[in-house]
Amino acid sequence: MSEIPKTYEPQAIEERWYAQWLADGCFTADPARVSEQRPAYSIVIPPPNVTGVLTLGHVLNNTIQDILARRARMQGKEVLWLPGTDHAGIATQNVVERTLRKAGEMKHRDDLGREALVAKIWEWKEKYGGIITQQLKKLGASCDWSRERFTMDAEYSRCVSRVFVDLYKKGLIYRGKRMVNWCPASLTALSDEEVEMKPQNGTLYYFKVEVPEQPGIWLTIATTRPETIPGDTAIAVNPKDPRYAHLIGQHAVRPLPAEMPRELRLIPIIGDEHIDIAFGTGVLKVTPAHDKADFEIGQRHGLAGVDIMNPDGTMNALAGKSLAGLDRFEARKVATEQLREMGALEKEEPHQNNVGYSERAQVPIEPRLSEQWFLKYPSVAQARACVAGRVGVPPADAGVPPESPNVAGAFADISTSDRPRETRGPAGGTPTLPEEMRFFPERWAKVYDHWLGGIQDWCISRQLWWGHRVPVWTQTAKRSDDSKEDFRTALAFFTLDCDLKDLTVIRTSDGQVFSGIEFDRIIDEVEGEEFSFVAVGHFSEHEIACLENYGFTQDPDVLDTWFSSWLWPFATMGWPEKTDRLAKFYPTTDLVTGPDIIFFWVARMIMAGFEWMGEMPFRNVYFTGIIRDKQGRKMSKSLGNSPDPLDLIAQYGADALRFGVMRSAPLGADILFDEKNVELGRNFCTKLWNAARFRQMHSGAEAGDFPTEGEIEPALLTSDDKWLLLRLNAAIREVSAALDEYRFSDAAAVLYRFFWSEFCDWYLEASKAALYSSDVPRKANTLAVIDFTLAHTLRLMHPFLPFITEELWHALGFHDDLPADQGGRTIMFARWPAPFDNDFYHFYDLDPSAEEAANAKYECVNGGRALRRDANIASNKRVRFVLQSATPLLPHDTEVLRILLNAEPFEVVENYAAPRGTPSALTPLGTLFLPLEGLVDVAAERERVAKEIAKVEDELAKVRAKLANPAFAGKVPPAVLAEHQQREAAWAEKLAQLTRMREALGN
RNA sequence: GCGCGCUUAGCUCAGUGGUAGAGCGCUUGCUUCACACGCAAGAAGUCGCAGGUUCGAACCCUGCAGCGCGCACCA
Repeated sequence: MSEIPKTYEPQAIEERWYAQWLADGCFTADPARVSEQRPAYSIVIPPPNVTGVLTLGHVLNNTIQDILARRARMQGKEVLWLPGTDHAGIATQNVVERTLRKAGEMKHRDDLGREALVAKIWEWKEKYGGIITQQLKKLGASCDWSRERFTMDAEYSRCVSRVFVDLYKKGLIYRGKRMVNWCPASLTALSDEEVEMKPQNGTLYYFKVEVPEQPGIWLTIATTRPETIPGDTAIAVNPKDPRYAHLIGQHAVRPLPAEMPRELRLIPIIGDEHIDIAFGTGVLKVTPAHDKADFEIGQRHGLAGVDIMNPDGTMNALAGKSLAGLDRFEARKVATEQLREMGALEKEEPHQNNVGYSERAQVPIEPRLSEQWFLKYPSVAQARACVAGRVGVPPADAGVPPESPNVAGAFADISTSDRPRETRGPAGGTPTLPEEMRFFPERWAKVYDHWLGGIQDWCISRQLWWGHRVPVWTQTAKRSDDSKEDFRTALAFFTLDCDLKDLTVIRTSDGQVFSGIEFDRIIDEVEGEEFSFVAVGHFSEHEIACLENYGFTQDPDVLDTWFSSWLWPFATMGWPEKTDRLAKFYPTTDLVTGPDIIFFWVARMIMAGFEWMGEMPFRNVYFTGIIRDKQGRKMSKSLGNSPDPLDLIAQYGADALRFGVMRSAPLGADILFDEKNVELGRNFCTKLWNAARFRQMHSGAEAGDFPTEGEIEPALLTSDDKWLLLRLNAAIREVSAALDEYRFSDAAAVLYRFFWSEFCDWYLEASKAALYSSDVPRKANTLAVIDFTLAHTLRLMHPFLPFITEELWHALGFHDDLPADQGGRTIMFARWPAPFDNDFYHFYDLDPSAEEAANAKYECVNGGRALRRDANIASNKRVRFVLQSATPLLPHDTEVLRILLNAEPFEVVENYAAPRGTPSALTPLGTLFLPLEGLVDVAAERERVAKEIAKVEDELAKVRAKLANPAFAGKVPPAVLAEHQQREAAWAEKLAQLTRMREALGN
């Protein structure tokens, strides 16, 4: 036992222990150690962006993971908590580009070029990319850093390519020219999930167009985007609309561009049932190149699309002289003005609509016709079926992916095959339902299921440079009889030279897929056609050189970041090799993440898990809440309401931050962050520290040199000791149950209540009766009980407060005599406390009557303290108390009462003739008097008693009213009836006593 | 429009049918030999509103209102 310093200084302690844990390899997971006796526990970190710095969201998320991991270790499990970072395509490229521009190293990325910029980003990553992992270490995260991964590691990148090839072979990845969400700021396509709908206060512009076939007839059209008029290729009305049906097949004169000859501005009036008769004027302008719905109308009616915008959101020449070069919003004003000038603008009215914003760049996205790579999601049916608690029935066609509604045949270069997919299951062929995955809170299962039920193909290509480049090389050749032989020869050499591996796929323009060995067949089968060769695979440098030699060029796009993140649970464990790690740690046990990435990441990981591992990736998914400030606003840099967790750690300690955040993080609710909670955590740590110091004060040679964790002698146990042990047992049960159900705030609350209120406020105070006595065996036994409790409590607290518990574990000498791997070296591997068994109960005679006896004593204390307060006696003043009790008290109990009441003396008598007006309280031990020599205020005492009588009468009336109801006695369960009768008797007895007290006080 | 969640003390929240709770804040007293980051005692609530079920409702059911979130979306 080493001496505990007077003040708790977290910083030095935290640094020292973290270094020690690392040096001892405490965080390292070894699959070889996994056995039936030592089950595996695994968790993969949601990889933070490599550019990221620690936020309170990370604190919440990673503290939870650390609690789960640390508890699992204490339960004797082999724990893998796998850390890493995400390359985060757009975010990282943006950050580095901005840095380079600030430093004057480039103005535009083209100044550097692709290779140089990517090299710069790698440099940047090597230099600054580790910040967040260092910060996680400050928090105490017990990740296995030897397994740290990055989503662009060579090994990981091979997984991404492999998966791409596999999906390509399966016909699930295709290239197509389709309407996509285009970000004019980042100059890339985005997935539907990266678009955020925001309500906008805009304007609805009404303008009129002439119908040449009906002289004098004008149609009025309502639009929010007059700047797109030059791109209109039709006017649409509902064929059921009597106002306009007769005009279908005729024409309208598009007003813009104004300088264009009138005959070139004639566009057809078409009929389409999707037109809402009630909206606006019931007439719709159709802009197939700049609106998703209009694009579909265009598809149905064979309309051309006119792209009038540049990728950056400015108008191009096709928009006309007056708009060309203008930004789209500037162009809107100009177009409106033009309409007004030509007298075509009828009115403008305020209009609220929803506009899609690029989630990252925070600018409105532009629907844009563009050629991109798309993925039809794999293993959707399994992913839907495996989550417990979802609502609704699995689709009847389980095993077959839903028909994608969006593949526009005319635009898809490569048609997709809809062959049935194999349903994976355990070997043996018996179809069994997959084990279920559980979501906490369960309601997210419904959100998840709903999304999976309506998903559309995933646009996976991005026009960026930082990321996994699409592993596709293409060569287009115009076939002719002359070149046939040449080409055959060339390909034969190519095949030979390149030694194509199984990762390679050759796909012809008609959608057929061939592997390398079938190469020759392609030529014969596509005779007479224009065709393209596509080589898909993860190629070696030699192979790439070879491909380039033969005129193949690699697709310039990179893949959506999530296209690599969705492989995280297995790509980090050595897949596709059948590694020991995968065998032992997959599926992972728990995933802890925010609900904001349920679609981006969680759902996709589940699909990927089924597709490539044949199994779900997690058994449980815990969704945290979102951290907000105390006004309920989201944390944001611009609001400045986002405290730096590292500042908080420096000020209060990591344990304090962890405990504070956990104490206020109820399952399923958002967290309103208040620094007061961290203070609460800090105060709790201080309390723990001082309680340990209190114990240690009695251990030195002067104090009698009591050894650590002495034997508890059952015969010497007092009611206080037994009460404490029973409360400890309750705490063990409650904390364990709460953690089993991911109720972290409940677990923290139980620890707080038990340690502070029950152990410190009651037990330690009462223990002074024994500790300050000269009865050595009694004192030793009390210290043994304290040690027993502290040793259990520190272990219960360790997942929440890893540093201070480790420090005190050693300072109090609890590691002595324990095997090195069970707490001897570190509390990290000390056994998680189990509730007491029957033998323990019997040996220490822990029947409930012991608890009742202690409670009676504590109620007596409460009564006495209230008397002191009412009599205005300062709490440091010792006063005489007299307890009138029919049965004598044990000397120990008398002493405890004396100490807790700060009484001197504390007398117990059978009959006490109290002077009239002496304040008294009814307690389970008898009537407690506070004799106030000469200071008695009879009137005050009378008032006090009267107040209490009123309260008791009220309670008595309530319970009597219930019992008086004839229906009550007739229908209520006997136990409830008995309980009410007992209650009535108790209140009646109390009332009788109080009434006697009042009579004694006179009037 | 569809779906989900929330509404309990000044604030943040527990409380699954039987005597309304915690932390913070507030009031009062106390530097009493572990701890003032502390100890002790208090004040403070028509449990969102209206119906219903029940002997009994903060709790179950229905409706309404307010707040928040997700999905979809008509120019």
